[in-house]
Amino acid sequence: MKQVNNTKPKDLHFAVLATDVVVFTISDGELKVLLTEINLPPHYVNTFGIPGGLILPNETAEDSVLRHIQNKIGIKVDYIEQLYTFSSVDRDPRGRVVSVAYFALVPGSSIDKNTLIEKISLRSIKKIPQLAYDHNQMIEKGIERLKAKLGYTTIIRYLLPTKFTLSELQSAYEIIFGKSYDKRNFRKKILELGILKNTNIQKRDGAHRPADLYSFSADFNKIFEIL
Amino acid sequence: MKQVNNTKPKDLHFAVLATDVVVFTISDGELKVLLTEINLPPHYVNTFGIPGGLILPNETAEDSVLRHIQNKIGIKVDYIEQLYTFSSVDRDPRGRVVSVAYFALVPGSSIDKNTLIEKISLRSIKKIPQLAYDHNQMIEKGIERLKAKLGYTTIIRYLLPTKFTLSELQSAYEIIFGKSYDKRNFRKKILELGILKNTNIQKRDGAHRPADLYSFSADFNKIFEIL
DNA sequence: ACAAAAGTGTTTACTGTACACCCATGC
DNA sequence: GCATGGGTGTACAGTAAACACTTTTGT
Repeated sequence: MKQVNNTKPKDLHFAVLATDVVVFTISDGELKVLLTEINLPPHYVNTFGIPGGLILPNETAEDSVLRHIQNKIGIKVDYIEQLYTFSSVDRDPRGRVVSVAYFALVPGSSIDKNTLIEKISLRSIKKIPQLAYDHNQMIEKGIERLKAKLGYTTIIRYLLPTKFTLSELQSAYEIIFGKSYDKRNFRKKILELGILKNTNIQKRDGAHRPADLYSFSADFNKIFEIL
Repeated sequence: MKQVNNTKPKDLHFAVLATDVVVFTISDGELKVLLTEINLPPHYVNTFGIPGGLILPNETAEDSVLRHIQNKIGIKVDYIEQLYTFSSVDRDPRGRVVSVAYFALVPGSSIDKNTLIEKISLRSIKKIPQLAYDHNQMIEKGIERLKAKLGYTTIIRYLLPTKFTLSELQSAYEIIFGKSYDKRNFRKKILELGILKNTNIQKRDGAHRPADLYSFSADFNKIFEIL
């Protein structure tokens, strides 16, 4: 197992560990990913990538990713889960780095365009450029996982504000799955699941009838068929 | 990102990397996991754990896990996928070891009780003892993932011989999900999916009508609702 | 002939889907 | 008063679930 056998222990400490995070949010009617600028000549100049950083000796991978999110993005993530560990020998041109990738969800409203740190931007998943390292793969994995989990959990809640209208909820599903649902059927189904409660507060935002605001009724992420 | 900043590079090579694998198989009407004996005084004496070992400098995590399966178990696995990376600071009493856990599926028939290496045994998932390290957690994660994936893929094929009867297939689902299905409904549904083909070979194994042998009709793991 | 597992259809209940109009508001 | 998005019900189709007997074999 983890016996050091005949190999010298120092030879086994060949890798640096890192974490990277695919942060998803919905804004302007699109599913977006948070990118940072990467400038590491000679390997990467004027390139983009997802945020990340090293794991320190006294940290778990999760500690590390939360620290980097806090330090580099400065936002609070509501949901994070481990995605996949990338260990290709040459994935980092500077040396062996094994990276544990995470995926995180934040409501669109929590990333204010005006207060975003300059080097951080949101990019529609339909227009992701060639990124540094294997970050395109990480985003791919993240999208896959997000779509799969939306089908049997209620994690979409973390892409929405605490109070939201049924149209906003429907729109979130439509944006991510890229198709539209019938309004009446959608409402019937989602309400029958019993996971929403009507806050009895109304949202007025235009020349039309106000919408009821709902919230998810339990903290846990209920697991069953959604759509 | 992966900049080494002010920290001395050697401080960042604090961890040893390892892989561990949860190997599932079905035998004697039960879902079982492959365990090995672990004897590493003073930390673990006469303990069990799942197979695993170190990642070497020129290997990816997947290379490593395949090598350990080959060397320590000596069987060919038909299906393997990455499960989760465990990075608790104190998960190994001897020092910092970060382990990438995998889960693998093998047909019951491929693990012959008589040729099993002495230190390897199959244990029903209902009777897993306290294991070394965080191996109980790994098995938990594996069971969770296995059940989830059976619902929308055809990976159950890797727990069965290439040719199998519909009763064997049904029984495999029943063992894993711990419930029974109606024979007529099961057959109707599974045949309508169009993923099986009748080999027109019959299996005779007792004082009863012979059963048709089926095989999966495509190599890929079709994704949709199964049961 | 009998025990043991294989194989086969129909009816009923439920769930998903298609579809169109009135409501409350701001301007 | 009109444009805008919010809110509501019903009929039909398709899928899931319940249910029992005949077939083929080995001994």
